[in-house]
Amino acid sequence: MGRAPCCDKDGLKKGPWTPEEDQKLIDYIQKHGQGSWRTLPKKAGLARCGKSCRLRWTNYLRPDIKRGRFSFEEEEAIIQLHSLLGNKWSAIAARLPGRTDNEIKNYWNTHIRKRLLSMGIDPVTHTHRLDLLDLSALLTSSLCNPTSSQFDLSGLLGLEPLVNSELLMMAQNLLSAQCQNPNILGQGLPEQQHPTPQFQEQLASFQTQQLQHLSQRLPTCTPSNDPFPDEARLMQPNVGQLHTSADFNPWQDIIMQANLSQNDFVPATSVNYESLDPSFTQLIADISDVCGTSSQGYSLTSVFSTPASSPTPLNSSSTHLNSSTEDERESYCSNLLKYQIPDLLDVSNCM
DNA sequence: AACGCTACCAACCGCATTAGC
DNA sequence: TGCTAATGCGGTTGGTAGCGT
Repeated sequence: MGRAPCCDKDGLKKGPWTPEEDQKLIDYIQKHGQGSWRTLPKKAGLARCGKSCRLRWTNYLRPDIKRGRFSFEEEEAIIQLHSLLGNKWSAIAARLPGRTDNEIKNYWNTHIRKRLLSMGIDPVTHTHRLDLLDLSALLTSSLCNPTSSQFDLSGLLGLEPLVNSELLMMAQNLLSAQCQNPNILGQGLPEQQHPTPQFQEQLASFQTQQLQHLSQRLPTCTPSNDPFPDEARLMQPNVGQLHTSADFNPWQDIIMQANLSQNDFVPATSVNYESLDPSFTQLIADISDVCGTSSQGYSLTSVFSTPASSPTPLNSSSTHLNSSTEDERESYCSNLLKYQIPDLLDVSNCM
C-alpha cells in the first residue's frame, strides 16, 4: 500500500550528506537554479534522489538560512504563532526569516515543548495544566533561596520570556503573603537549603489554598461562554514584560508590513483589502484555515469589519488557547477573528 | 575506559496537494 | 475531467555528541 519510497532504486545513496555532495548540489543550483528535482541529481552528478536533494537544499544549504541558536524574539514568535496556527510549521517558518519548518519543528519538540510542560502548560492546546507542573519544587526552590523582597519569578520560571501569568500571580500571591506574614508558613523561611517536614507540610497546605483560589479564577474548560475572563488584567505583567524586555511584539512586524493602523478598521467598509501586505492576509488565511472558519461564516471581511473597540478584553498571550473540543476551538477562533486582530493592531499606537 | 542515557537535529517516509498534460 | 508527476508538508527515525556513572 502507498507509494513506493522514492529512494528505493539501486545505487541511490541515503543518509548524511558529505561536503563533496553539498558542493555539487550548490554548484549545480547556482548555475541552473532550483527546481526539476527529479532530474537534478543525474545532471549534478549526485547519487541521490531528487527528494533528498530538495530537502538538503531547503533545510540546510540554502544561502538565506540562518544558522545558530534561536533568539528570544524568535522563540516568542514561535510560541505565539504556534498558539494560533498549531503544528503548521511551514506557516510559522514563513514568518521567521531564515528559519526552516524543519528547524522550527525540531526546536519546538526539543526545547519549547518541554519548557511549556515544565511550566504546566499543555504545548498542544496552550492551556494551563496544573497537573503538568511541579509546583512544589518550583516554590520550595524559590522560598529557600530568597535574595530580596522582589523575587525574580521570571527567572524562577526558567527565564521564560512568556510567563504563565496564572502561575506567576499564584506564586506572587504566595510569596507576598509570606513576606507580609511570615507566620503564614509557620516558622517562615528556613535558613537551611532543605526545608523541614513541618515547613513542607505547611507549604503544601498553603499551596492547596492557592490552587483552590486559582481554580476559581482560571478559565474553565468551557470557554464558549467567556473564553477570556478577566484576562486583560491578568496579562498585564506579561505585556509589560514583553515590551520592556526587548520591545518586541511579533505582531508589530506584521502590522508594520501591512502598513496598517487602527484607523484602517473603522469604519470597516473603508478597508482596502488589496492594499494589505500579502503576509498579513496570509496570516489571517492561515488562522482561518486552522480554525475552519470558512464553514463557520467568518471570513477576512468579517474580521476587518469588527469595530476596533472590542467589547471583549483579550490578551496577546499564546498560552490561553483553551480549546480542547471543536466547539471550544471554534469559539476561540471566532473571538480571535472578531476581536483579537483589531486588538493586536492597537500596538501600532505604541510604535 | 566503557557503558548507558539523553538531547539534538539532519534526514527520511509517506500522505496531501498542486501543476501540467 | 482524470491521470500522473512534482512538490509541499508534518511526523518520525536514527546517528552522534555530550554527559554522568
